[in-house]
Amino acid sequence: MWSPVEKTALAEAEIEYYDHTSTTIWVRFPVVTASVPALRGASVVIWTTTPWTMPGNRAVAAGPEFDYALVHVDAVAEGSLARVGEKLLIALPLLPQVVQDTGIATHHVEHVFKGEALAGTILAHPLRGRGYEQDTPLLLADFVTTDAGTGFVHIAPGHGEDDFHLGRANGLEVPETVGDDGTFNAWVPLFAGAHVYKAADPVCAALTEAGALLARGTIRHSYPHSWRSKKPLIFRATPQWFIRMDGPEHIRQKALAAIDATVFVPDQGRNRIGSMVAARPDWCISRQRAWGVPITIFVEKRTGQPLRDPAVVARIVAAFETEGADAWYSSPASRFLGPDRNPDDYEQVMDIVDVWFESGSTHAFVLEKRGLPWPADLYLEGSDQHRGWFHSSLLEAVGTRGVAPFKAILTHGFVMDEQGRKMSKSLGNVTAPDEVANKYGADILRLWVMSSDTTEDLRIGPEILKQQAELYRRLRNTLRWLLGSLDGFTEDERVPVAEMPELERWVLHRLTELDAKIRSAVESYDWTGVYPELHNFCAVDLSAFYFDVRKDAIYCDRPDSLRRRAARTVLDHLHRCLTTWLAPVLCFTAEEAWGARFGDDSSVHLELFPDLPHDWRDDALAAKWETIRAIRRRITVPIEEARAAKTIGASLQAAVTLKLAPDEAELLNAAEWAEVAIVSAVHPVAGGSDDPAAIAPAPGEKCARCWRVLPEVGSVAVHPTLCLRCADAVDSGLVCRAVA
RNA sequence: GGGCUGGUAGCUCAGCGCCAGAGCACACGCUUGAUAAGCGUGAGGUCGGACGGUUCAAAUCCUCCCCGGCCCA
Repeated sequence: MWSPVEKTALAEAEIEYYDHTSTTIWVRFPVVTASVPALRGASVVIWTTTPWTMPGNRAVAAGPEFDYALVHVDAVAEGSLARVGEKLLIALPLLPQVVQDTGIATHHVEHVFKGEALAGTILAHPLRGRGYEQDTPLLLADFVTTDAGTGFVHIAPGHGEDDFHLGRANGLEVPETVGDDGTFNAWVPLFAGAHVYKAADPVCAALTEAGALLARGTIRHSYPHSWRSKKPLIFRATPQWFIRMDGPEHIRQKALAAIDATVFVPDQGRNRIGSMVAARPDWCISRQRAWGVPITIFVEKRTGQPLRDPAVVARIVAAFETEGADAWYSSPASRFLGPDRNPDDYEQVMDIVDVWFESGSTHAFVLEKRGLPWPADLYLEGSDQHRGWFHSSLLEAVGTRGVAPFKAILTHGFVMDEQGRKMSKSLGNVTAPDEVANKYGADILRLWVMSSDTTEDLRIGPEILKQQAELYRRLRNTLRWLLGSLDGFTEDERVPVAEMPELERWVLHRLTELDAKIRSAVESYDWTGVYPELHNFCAVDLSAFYFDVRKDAIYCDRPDSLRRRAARTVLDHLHRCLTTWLAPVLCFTAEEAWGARFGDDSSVHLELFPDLPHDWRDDALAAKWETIRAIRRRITVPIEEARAAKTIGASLQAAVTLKLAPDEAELLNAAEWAEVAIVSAVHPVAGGSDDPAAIAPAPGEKCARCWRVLPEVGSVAVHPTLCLRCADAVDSGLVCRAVA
């Protein structure tokens, strides 16, 4: 679309639609050569809302499937421009409306033809004899409709996209009837110098004089306007610069091969950009704007060919490097053409380059000039850039270097509201990032991203953010408990893996599984589900199981006990892994948790992900502990029933009779089952693998220190409220005691 | 209108031919030595719609429709 006011082409985004009143005309195109004899002496009737496009007419189009009526006019209303006795061709479905609009009082249909039967008919331009002598072929086109008009579309190849393509397909010329300012060019017969906005009257006058005008009216319809001047636009074909896709350079073919060689995250991107490249037309890289990067071409006036002279190019480059691209406008052409060429022989192109062309050139100066490897490892953007940056970068790199400028492309979706709808002020569903950061903190915002499937559209809103805040709390509390339980931990306390209890080795195994997931995500760029899994690990494996089980050892064992030291060694590994793994997302939280142990002079953001020893991995152990946790549920469920029956309260008040199938009997001993189930006693007995455990109140007294209910409590005389383990711990002198 | 793409519990997501899953939220209970915390148990879905097709078997494959998204027209 072209704005005669600003004298520039406009992009789709710069067009606004308003109601506009246009002059409509019905025009006769006399048949010169008929495809069927009955058409002799008849006229084809077209209807258009743009009378000013008549000088640019070069064809008339009909729909191949429609029925067209050859109408004999028998009588006309007063003032009608129709003539009694004339024969007109009009689409049958539209005939009643056309008859009414043109004031034909009575008529009869002599013949009905299929549109395809009309092909080959040659018409005369309505202004033949007045400078419009060319033939007007009647062509068939799928875009013709019978929604309005006459069923015949007047084709001006310079003033409509369908018109242009139909014209090209049929070898029609594309006359440039209208100039930049919206006036007819000097060569245009009858109308030279007239402005297209004021052309309706002269065009109608000329048509009337020629006897071609059948009727005239007005229509109010939605019409494109410039966003800046609010003035109506016109469709105008103008010469442009293109990069051809299928020339000897084989850009399309090479681009498709480059797409095959690229990694796409997600892989659907390959499909998307692939089908675009396969179907796209030649790339129009020129724009007519007052401001922008110039297309630095001189066209030789004599031949119409672009000048290809390395010396000229070198002068242009030298000028631009020191003065910038404005040198193109501020310097005389002779500066670039050099002493051997006459500036009068050349036309300097003043078009600017499409901004997408500029975006596509980034790889050329961002990578090599900074000593970075080419091609880039990754291009990352929203999915809209399949047609934007990815696309232009691909075509330019393929054109200049034969391959894509990237090894991989990662795309993410768009951020929607909680219903998956686009955010808009009018809907009031906008969530702004800075508001999230202010209310919840930037860590939450990042956590939300990592909890979402970024390959698709993301959703955000109050409820979703609230949930993220909950997830965050669990992560933060996990770190906080680790820090408290690791207080005073030193290297002397560390226990080698081989000496650790199975439970500790199981945790280390779990770390190797998570480590593998994270390293895989780093390699593949696919982080979907990684942080939810970390959260799951913290909530289910650590908080609800490992931490809960080991609180007894951490809080109550002698500090020099192997069990407690092993647990604290594992907590140390957990702290290092979790802080570094969380650091890219929970930047502030992870840094805080790191600094709490290693001082504020250090930073988790300077750490690498820990390298975990291969021998931590133990799949057999993992399987065994999966089984143990399943059996554990045979205890927790009946405990809940005992609670409901008021038999017990806390699980440590329970003594459990656990029925184990033969293959389950060797998994753990009685003390270990009690430890894992966090009860005071477990009595394993033979049974089936579906049998729930029996729950009874544990006999004995509650140890004041560890809360286990044991018969032995009170058996050490100096510690009447303690169990044996706690009495020993206190007597060891290694634990804190209240100051007397 | 076209290309690409999605629609599974309140929420975020897994499953992608063979008994509907996880975490969170929710309910109830326990705990009070992670406490603006912790533990346990439970309820919750006709997998967008089609008394549509293929199959011994479909959330999973095919067709049509509805709703949403990005890019074009």
